Amino acid sequence: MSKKFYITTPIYYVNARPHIGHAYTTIACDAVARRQRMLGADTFFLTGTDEHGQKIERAAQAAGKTPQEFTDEVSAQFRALWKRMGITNDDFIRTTEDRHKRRVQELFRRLRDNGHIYKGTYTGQYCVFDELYVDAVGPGAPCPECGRPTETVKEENYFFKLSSFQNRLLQLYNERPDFIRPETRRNEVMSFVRSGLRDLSISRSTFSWGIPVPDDPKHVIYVWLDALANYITAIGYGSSHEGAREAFQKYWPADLQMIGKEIVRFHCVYWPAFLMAAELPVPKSIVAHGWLLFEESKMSKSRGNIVRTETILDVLGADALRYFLLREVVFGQDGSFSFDALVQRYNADLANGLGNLASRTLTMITRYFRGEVPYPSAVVSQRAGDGAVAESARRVIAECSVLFDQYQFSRALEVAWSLVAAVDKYIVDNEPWALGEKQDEESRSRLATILYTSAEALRIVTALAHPVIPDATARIWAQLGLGDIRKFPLSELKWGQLQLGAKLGNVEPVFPRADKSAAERMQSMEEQQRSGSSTIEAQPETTLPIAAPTAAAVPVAKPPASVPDGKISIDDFAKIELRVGQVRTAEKVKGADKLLRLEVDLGTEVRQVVAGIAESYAPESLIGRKVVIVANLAPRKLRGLESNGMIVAASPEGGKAVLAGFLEDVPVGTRLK
RNA sequence: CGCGGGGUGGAGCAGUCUGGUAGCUCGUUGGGCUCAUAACCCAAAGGUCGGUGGUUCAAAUCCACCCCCCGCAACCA
Repeated sequence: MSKKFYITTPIYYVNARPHIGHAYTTIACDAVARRQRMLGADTFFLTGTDEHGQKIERAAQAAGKTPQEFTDEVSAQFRALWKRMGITNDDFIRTTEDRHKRRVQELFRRLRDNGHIYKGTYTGQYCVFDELYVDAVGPGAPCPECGRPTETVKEENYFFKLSSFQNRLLQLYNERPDFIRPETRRNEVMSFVRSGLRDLSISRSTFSWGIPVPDDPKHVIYVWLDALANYITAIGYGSSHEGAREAFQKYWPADLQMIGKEIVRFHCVYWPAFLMAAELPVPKSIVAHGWLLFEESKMSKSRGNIVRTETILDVLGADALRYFLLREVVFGQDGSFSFDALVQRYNADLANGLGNLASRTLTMITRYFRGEVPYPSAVVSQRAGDGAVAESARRVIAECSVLFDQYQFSRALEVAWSLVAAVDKYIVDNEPWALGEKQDEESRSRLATILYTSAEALRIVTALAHPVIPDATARIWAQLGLGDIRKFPLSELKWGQLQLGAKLGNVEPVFPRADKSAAERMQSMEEQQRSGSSTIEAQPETTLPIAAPTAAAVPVAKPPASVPDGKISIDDFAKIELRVGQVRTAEKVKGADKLLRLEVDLGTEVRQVVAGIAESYAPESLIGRKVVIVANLAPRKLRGLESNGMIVAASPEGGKAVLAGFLEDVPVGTRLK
């Protein structure tokens, strides 16, 4: 009777096209799922897309599509990418599917019937981007999580009695230290919960793109309740079908729910509380990984440094990306991605390491033994080195398994690859090519032993690496004459199982070496993508100025007939009132490092403007200077002072701001157009 | 006392939870080998593990204090 293993990725929010961060989580889960299958567990691997909420509604609108069209499109991109990357998910759930909607409503009813939901009124600030109510900020204040402006809302809402779960949650964290990993995340969560939990608003009535609350269709269910529920609805919770209910009984609770560190609170506080309220078991383990940084800085759309995975797949293939992410990044911590590092890792470990070992070993077997796995011969021709390889292989199997089961992928791979290095050394030490020339009995038998030992070690690395680099290992496996690697029971892996006399398959390189231009090629492919078109990019968050070195320069929009991707029409531009102003007074804002308070003469009036240029300009140097002002910007309080406009400056990444100005003299108040 | 992440040979990083010869990749220098994908092997140079103090037989690792760097936020309209 086999063990079951249920593993989930987060479901990805479809406001963005898939990028390498999504791929990272999914790849890690896929590696775990593949390993579990090889170990014989009845494995169920779930991923999917999260498609409701105001943000999606607005993004769809901006793209000129219905929410359904919009989400269909993006969800399909995720699905296609996973397919291309060889992700072996058993199901792909969309929160817009009927099965999910019905079952979420069932969950809502259950929470209500169990007395955990009440109706109340909420007035306050809401961040659309984070789908989060924001406490302790006034109207118009930015969201403390993401810095975007919040909106004031007053709603009659359904509330979930989260506050009543504080003690049970703390008890859970205490009794099961492995519930949240790594430990730093657990500590964060515990201190958050200890500081007190407020009831959670779990419905919205200000928009309609969501799952209606049962018996009160004016409200839709809060996206996080909707989204988190996918982990149980996908496997049949709340279904009336017999089979679905059985699947749910069998697979729930999940064995591993992998998430990014930014959604720890939702998964480690709200989610278990919802489950407790529904009288369902909580997952066995929630593991949070870190973020992928791109060459030091956090990937974000506004920086324009998102890396798509397609580029990497095109140039180096899925195995290269999978291996790189799991080997290079210490799981749980932030890691950095760069094309240079990717190519280097690929060449060092995959092409020169495993690939070359397979090539040299199999080539010699082909040449000296007509492509049949040789019989290691009797004790007479044994040397100490042979046993040492076998011994380190045994150690590697044991250590690698332990590390992998602790999700320490990078160390597990490091250990596995130590065997590659050991065999390379073994081969050089034993010079099989020298024996290949000789025909005497002893040389033949010695040669057979060396090549058998090498091939057997190769087989072991290949089996261990298969969950991470499935394609290449399947090919090496076939080249070793072993058939289908997916049928190999990994739990029984041990030294000495290589089939003697087996006929090798066609021997060919599995990881062709990447030349130096590969990194540059990928880089420029990405840059083309960025400047090129995309149907998804026309969203509220990306209509913010793209942070390029030319930042606040006047956008020079060609008057477009249609308005594609990221461009604005002349009418849009006309909405921005740029005027020449002259600085009358300038002084540092007390208590602020970066702010100057300026009084600027616009010809018709003198405005107070607060500008973040104190690090670039001394106040006295600005007096009398002519500057460009965005004159019709909504007022905003900065450090207690009202700012009525924005000074236009070029703001190089990491450098100091440089004010826009004119070489010729221009009258104060002149409009720029 | 704002939150978080860091400081380990030239570069990039692991190791820190659980103390025990400081490890990996790249780079540099010299050598070897020719089975293999310009690959592989050996050797060498290169480290005050940010600092100080403490605990300990023993500290990169545990404790205390301090310094520095990077995000984010406060303060980029």
